Amino acid sequence: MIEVKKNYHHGHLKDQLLEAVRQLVEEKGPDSFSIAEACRRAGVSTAAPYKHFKDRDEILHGVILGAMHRMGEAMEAAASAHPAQSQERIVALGKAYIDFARAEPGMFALMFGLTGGHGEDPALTEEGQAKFEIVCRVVADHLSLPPDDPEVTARAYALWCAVHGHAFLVLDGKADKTKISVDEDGYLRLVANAYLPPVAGGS
Amino acid sequence: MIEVKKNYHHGHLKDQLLEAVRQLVEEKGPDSFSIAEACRRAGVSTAAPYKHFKDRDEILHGVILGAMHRMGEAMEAAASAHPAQSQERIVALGKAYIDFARAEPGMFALMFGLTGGHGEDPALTEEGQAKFEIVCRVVADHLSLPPDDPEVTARAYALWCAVHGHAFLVLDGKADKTKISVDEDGYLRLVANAYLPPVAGGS
DNA sequence: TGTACATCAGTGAACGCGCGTTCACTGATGTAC
DNA sequence: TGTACATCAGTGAACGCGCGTTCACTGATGTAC
Repeated sequence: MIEVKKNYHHGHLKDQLLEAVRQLVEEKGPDSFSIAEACRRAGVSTAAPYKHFKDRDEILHGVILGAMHRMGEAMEAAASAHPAQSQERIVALGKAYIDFARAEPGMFALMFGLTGGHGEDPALTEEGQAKFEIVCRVVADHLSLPPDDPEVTARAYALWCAVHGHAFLVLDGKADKTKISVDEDGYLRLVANAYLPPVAGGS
Repeated sequence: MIEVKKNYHHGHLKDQLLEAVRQLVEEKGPDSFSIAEACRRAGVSTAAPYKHFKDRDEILHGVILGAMHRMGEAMEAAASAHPAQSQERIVALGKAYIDFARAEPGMFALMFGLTGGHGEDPALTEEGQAKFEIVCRVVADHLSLPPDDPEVTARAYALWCAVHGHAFLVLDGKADKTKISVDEDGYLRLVANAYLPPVAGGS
């Protein structure tokens, strides 16, 4: 929860505003939050944000950027928790992605939901690319190839798609509605096996 | 383009309204269209829709349902254009899905973008399920197994995710931005091969 | 250490905007006799 | 075939709403002397 400010000078308004928006995105959905409400929640007038941000979009970008950072950290953590070339590492990486989507479905939708909410901010593009590079690095490790080898990027891309698609179907509830109650671990192993068969000598 | 009505009684307002909304979704994006504007475009007062629909949501559902139909038809057509158990059939099915997403990115986002725009309309859920069943049928054909065999649903699901994920990344422009200029046909064949290796005796 | 002042982060009132929805209405259509 | 009337699909004006953004302002902070 957000602590309501007591002083005239708020102190951490910028951060608290981003956090308030993040919360609202989750509570009201990526369609129905408003900056005005975030202000109320931060205990501040609706004019206050403009001391820190150019406009609504700039706030939104900040929030999305934060989410991308969190996601990246989760992915890095998952990758480094397992030995290179192990199937578990691949599975854990995918699981980190999906777990993030489950933990922050609103933000996930904002990041990838095609709502155009983020437009063409180059900082966001770069951040997104960095996520893909994490996957590439792991795959390169797995195959003992350089990260920019086409074989690596092709498989990394396939992996990303598999996990990305699953994340969307899960959040949409499609995965439930289609009566296929998906065994997620099983699915991830299937994917890992399909695109990155166990390496001789690997775990 | 929409023909503006001339008579007091419009005649096909219901259809024209749905079509106008569909157009606006593509033009303005799934976030920024409005029923009011659709009315203007259909040459009708903003009160007119309420003679045909309960509220904004019901209109939206109608539009989404239409898109799902179109998508289903494209998938059916693709599947029946190629012999069973052929890799081309799998690839064509995926391509139909992605082509739809490319042709109607706004509607695709609305259908799957997690914006909660469609809520819990059972008709939509059912339509969505029907799409999955198309995939299942094709996969069942491919493996010569009954459509509800767990092996079938698992692979159909994996296929769906692979294609769904790719569609999203393409529409997001992520596929371009990540410098991996994906060879789509190559990707689809990779997927088909991974999950549904060529059948002995199949083409 | 105390005072003057520039800077900065907040206020709160106001703005215009477009939206979805309602209401009492009216013009056209089609059916019964 | 002609007329009376119920039904239906439109009108257009009005509503309240919440939003993003602006403006002149003011209270607190920190720095220079």
